[in-house]
Amino acid sequence: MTLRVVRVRPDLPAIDRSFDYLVPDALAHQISVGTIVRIPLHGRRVRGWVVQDFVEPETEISRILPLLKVVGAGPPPEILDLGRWAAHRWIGPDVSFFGSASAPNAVVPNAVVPNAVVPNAVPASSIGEGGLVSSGEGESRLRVIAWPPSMDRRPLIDGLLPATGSSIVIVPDVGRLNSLIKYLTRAGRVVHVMHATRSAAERTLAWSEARNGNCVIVGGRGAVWAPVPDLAAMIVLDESDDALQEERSPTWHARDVAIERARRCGVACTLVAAIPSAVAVSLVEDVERPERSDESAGWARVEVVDLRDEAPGQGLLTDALARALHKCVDAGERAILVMNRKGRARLLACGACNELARCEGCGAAVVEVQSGETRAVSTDSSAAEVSRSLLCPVCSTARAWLCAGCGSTRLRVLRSGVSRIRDDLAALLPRSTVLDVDASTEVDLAALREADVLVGTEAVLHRAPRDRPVGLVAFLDLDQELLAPRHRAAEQSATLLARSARLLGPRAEARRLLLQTRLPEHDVVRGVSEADPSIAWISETQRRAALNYPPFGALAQLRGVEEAVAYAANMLRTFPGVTVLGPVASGASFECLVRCPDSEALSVALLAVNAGARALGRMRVEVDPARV
DNA sequence: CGGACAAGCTGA
DNA sequence: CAGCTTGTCCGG
Repeated sequence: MTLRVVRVRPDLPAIDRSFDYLVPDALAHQISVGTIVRIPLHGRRVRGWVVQDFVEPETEISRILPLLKVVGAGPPPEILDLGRWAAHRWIGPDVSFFGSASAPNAVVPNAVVPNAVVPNAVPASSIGEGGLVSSGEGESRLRVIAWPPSMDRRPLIDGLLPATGSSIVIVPDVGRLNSLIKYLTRAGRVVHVMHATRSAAERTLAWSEARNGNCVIVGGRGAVWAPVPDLAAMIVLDESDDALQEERSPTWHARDVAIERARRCGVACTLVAAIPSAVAVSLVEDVERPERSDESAGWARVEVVDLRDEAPGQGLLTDALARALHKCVDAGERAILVMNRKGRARLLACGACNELARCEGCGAAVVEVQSGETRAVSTDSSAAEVSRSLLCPVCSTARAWLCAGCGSTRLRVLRSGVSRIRDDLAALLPRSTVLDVDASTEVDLAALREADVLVGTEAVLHRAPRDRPVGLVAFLDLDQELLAPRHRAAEQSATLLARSARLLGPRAEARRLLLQTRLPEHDVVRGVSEADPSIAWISETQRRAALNYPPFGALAQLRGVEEAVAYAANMLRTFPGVTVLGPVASGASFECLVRCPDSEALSVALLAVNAGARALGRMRVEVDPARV
């Protein structure tokens, strides 16, 4: 009898190799490609995934160690392949994707019937091929639907789900999850929720239920990896939402994985968004949308306040805003004010000597300014201090982040941008409760519910409780969003406006989305105020095409120690079609921007230089970076 | 990643 | 030259 040998990929991201192990007879019936096992490696016991079965070992059989145990069931072979595809696309270790595709806790493997086992004929190295890999593939259908924010999308989703087989519905917005689940369950669907907000036990249960097929998987971006054996449809809701992209490297995007998985299975994939992204729009001939009358009814009424017409020195609390606030509060509805000036201090004092930070020239209180770069990677205070300085708003004199009295660098924030507005609002609306909210403050649900007016960064759009109707959403300075120094700024603004419109509900006379801007002719502003999202996506797609930005070209950002980034930059420049900006210093580390007309060529180039650069020091690769 | 082992530095 | 740090290699 020949010994059974499996190839195992250890769960060690720094090792990009697999190793062979003997399968003890006692474990044989539990093992197949994807199974999670424990292996001895270099004197350690580590977790790993079986990536190939019935292997012809490369080393002499006497040196091969046996598996220690079976940990549990893992992703099916086709999902391992999808993970490898993603690892190639976003330049990350395949094991990080295998991890995303596995249950958080152990799941008992299905017993493998011995004569049903077929040695896997498909080589594990079918990655990187541009051609279609999967077998028996039909014509895969990709649809993009522009669905107005306040139009009930549950019937749409239900209609997209086939009667047989399993479907996966990706929902970035957790708040909307429950009503969708209820709706689908009532419609007779078997629904399993795979969402990061659920407990490990619940996620494990959903994962193992998914293996049985014949169900609807609803979840966040992780749900694209659900191990359903009978995928029949893939649906991505709010496809333009940044929450679908992983923030940490590898920066994979659930929309793109969903498209690839559906393509491989030859099933329909539908992308739904209020304002579809340029990526989505570029993938189809036509963006589908509801009848014009339904479309306009699904968008909130918009009032644009042109800040250029406002008296100078008025600040952001304009007359139009004050009127809208009074109207909203008088109607007993909640108002939400969005202002992205988080943490920007308007008034500072020295933490050592308590002296107010004032301009040495004119005596006015100086304000905090942040130098234009992206936020520092590290959150330690030294890195944060480097990017801060002081500016006099009256005479524009700049000064280092120091107390003029004693020279201390410990400056205390007395009043941030948001809290100042909160104070002004409290004066304007003496009988209302005004609360300021940002992503870092802990939520006190009782306080949120009591508040008539919520002020905060965009996080306030997620935090608003649903106990009361929202009568007003106001962007105090929309230009902060529209003109943010990021290539996706317009699209991200559009997503925020769509989310705001959704909070306001269907078009009603009294409810308003109020936009304060100096760019009333901006296509995002026009698209939203005319309830015609195509204005926004057409201009955004044209702009991307003109600048060769994604999806008309591929982008990656490298960040890390100077040696590694400089080496990678120099090597990448030798690849045809690849251009590199930088490297430049950014806080404590260095970064550069890599561009290439073709995403596949970019991946190949990055993979080629990755190992060499990492040998020289820390370096992070972000493919399709959301910022910059 | 992390253990093993080799080469480099220091101090009595 | 022991004892310790720092660096490089490699895993079945």
